Amino acid sequence: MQNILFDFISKYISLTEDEKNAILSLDLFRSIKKGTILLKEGQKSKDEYFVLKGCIRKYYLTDGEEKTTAFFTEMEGLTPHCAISKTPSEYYISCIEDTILLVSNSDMGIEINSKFPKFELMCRILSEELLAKQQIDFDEFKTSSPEQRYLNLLQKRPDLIQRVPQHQLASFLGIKPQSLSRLRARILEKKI
Amino acid sequence: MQNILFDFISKYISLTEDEKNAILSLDLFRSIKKGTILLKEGQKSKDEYFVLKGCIRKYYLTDGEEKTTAFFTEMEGLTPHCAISKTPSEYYISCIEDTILLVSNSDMGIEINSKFPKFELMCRILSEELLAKQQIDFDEFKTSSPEQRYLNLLQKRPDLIQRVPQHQLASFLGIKPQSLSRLRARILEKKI
DNA sequence: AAAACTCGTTCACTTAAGTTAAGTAATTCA
DNA sequence: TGAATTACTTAACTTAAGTGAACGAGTTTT
Repeated sequence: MQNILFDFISKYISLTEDEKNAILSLDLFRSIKKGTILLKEGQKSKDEYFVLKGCIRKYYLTDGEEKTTAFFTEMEGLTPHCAISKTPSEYYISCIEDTILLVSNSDMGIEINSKFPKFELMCRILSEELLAKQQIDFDEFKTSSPEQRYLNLLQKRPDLIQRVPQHQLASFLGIKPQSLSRLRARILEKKI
Repeated sequence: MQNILFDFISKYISLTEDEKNAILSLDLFRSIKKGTILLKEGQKSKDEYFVLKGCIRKYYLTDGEEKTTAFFTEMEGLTPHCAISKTPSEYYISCIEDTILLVSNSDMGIEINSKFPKFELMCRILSEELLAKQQIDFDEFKTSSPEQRYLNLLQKRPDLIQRVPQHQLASFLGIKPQSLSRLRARILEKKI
């Protein structure tokens, strides 16, 4: 598991053995059971998550209805808004599979960044990359129809469609579960 | 104009006179005329933009149709995807008003970041903040209807609705100009 | 000044998503 | 194992967005 992490980091910066040990000594690895809720609406948490294996899901609960807006799988990180703004969380985060996470918090972030300035660099690059990727995703979402979004997802993240419940996928695509069912039926009909 | 910049920076880090002079010596300020295209599809530019005054717009051109996905106004920055990924740009950026910009490029970024490590910190904080904000925006977009999005924009960015042409606003809201017209008429009718 | 163009709106029509309800399959739980 | 719950699909109906066309107001071009 540790190797997976260091392989990932090595894409951005090179670490000495000392630095690797410093990271390991922080003891960030967590095994989480499917269904566990990591963050609830209203909570003030400083925790940040990085998925090594499994899948976590971000969702809002409005009028008793869950609205899933994001999934994070292998090698994807999530810094909840509440950890940055220090306000209560507006959303929930839960594990939809048994998951292995890195859980760090902003205080540790500050500590390790001041000890190892390299980290600051990696964090900047990572969040700039993520920001750019996110903007592309947002652009694609805005400029396409639900059907196009589904077909696009089928191309880019076929795994998600397999591992995630349909009703959670639906709100991720910005539609209702019934519409997703219908849309899938429509696509199948076209193919025949 | 310089004071506006330093006031903004002072929210994140404190600068010495030397550092301020180093920034000014880079000569980043640009006055751009309304209608100027800063970046075209297919171009490989390393330029990044920060709006001091005015408004710039990001849009895709598909099948001869412009699809506007973002506006950037005072104190908002845009690092085009092509500047990070070093691939040709998929979109256009143009000024929709006479605009004063800071234009920097990634090479300068590397130079200044290595001279002043403080900058690395500010850039990380800025892009993390922006990422979190962007995620909230994306979530809101996903979980709301075109009408709700319009009403939401009316609350949060009433200036945009004034300063931006309707047909550009429409694609920003993920709909066609005709639908925006109809939607506005519908809202007015409800109020009466 | 007339012609051409752009922009916003409206209309009629088509298509697809939202809503409500019902039914079936699959999973969880007692 | 049987009951309860949850997940997914289908259907009928409603509502809203997409489409193509037309119009007038305001600009720009020639």
